[in-house]
Amino acid sequence: MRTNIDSISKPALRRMPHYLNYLYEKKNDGVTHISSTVIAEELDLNPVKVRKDLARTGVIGKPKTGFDVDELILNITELLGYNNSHEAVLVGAGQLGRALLSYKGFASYGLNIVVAFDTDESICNRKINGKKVFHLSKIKELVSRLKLRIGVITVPAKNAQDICDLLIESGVLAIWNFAPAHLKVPDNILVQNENMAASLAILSQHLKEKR
Amino acid sequence: MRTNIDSISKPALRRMPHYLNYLYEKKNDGVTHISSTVIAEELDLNPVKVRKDLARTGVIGKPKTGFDVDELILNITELLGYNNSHEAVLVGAGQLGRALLSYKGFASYGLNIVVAFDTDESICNRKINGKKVFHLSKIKELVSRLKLRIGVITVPAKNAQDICDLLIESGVLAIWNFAPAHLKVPDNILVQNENMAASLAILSQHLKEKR
DNA sequence: ATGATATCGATAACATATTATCGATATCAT
DNA sequence: ATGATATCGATAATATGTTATCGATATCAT
Repeated sequence: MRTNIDSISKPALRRMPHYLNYLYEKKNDGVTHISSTVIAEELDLNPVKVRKDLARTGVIGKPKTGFDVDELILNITELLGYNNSHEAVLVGAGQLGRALLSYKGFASYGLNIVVAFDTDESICNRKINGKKVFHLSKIKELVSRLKLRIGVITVPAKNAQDICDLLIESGVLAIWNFAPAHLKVPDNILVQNENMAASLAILSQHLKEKR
Repeated sequence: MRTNIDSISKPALRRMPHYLNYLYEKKNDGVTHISSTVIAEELDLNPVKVRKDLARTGVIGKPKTGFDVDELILNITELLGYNNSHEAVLVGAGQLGRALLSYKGFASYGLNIVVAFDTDESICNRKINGKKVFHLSKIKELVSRLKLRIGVITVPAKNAQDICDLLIESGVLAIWNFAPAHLKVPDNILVQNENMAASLAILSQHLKEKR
């Protein structure tokens, strides 16, 4: 793992959207300045951790007053790349795929799924939430022409690797994988697994401990 | 954090479903024994880490032969609680909620969403994938009667906290939260956030580094 | 003005998770 | 049988992430 001077740890990065949500709420309530102590308390985090995370955004806080809310929002948004929107392709327009296609919320996260693919003819050539579903055979041509860099996989596990390979061939650099399968990819490609089974494992463990 | 003798670290726990998937694949290919080295290589993990994780399942491997695949599958399944199925309630039968209701895969993870709630009258009293959708007003009565312990939240962020409180009042002990909101809960309740924004943050960061 | 206090940012201590090392053992080939 | 090798399990070293401590500073009340 390359240790970049500018790199931020994954845990910290994952916390950023939390902060952002929270800050938007606060801004909505008319709050203009907020201290790490308060944030920590309300988000169940350690205040020092919050300060470290916020320091990473480049915003500097003032003793006794805290951090400027607007400034934090601005910088975190920038840090997370929510400004420069990424266009993405989705493969697998089943239940989950359609749900993701229909979700309007991604826009504010800088993600814009612009096109989808499926092998099922009965789904193809329709529009879902304004996004057209094409037959899988067209994927390479379209994705490379549109220069899409993010691929979302919502196909059954057994097809996931093939789709993954196809996406990479088409020029995709980062893959958001919802299939319960391990994907083999070259070093320069990132796979982010949306790991529902893993989350369930933790839930289940908790219940086991309660009993 | 209580350090139980029997406790397993969260990262390790999250890897377990991965192993399980992988082992099922291998079993399907007719493999009966497998070494930590091979697993590590194919799943891009460190072999020592794999050994540690597998040790945690209670299975003991044999030098030169590796671990018994069936035994691993059995023990991991047990560890993850996939045998004793948990019944769950879902609140918010929008796009995402319906997708989760329709997903057959949860059964094999020991999760069974048995009932759903929504405030939208036009959705209520219908069945989705055999699961009935009731009006939210019925939630307390039904959930406590059915003794459901897991709640799945798929409502808009602004309603999430209220729903969360309702679920806890109804006896739910663990919450799987898909809403982009921070939920305040008592100490004994677990919230597992399915954090799409966080995943996107990591994707986006990767693309930024590529540029 | 002055002192009390909330808060910051930096550094140090600690905890947890990952990776490296190494002796022991089961299998295989000779 | 014997030696070579793959693999295990245990322990040690390292890396990463979190939490505690502390001096410095801006604001507020007197």
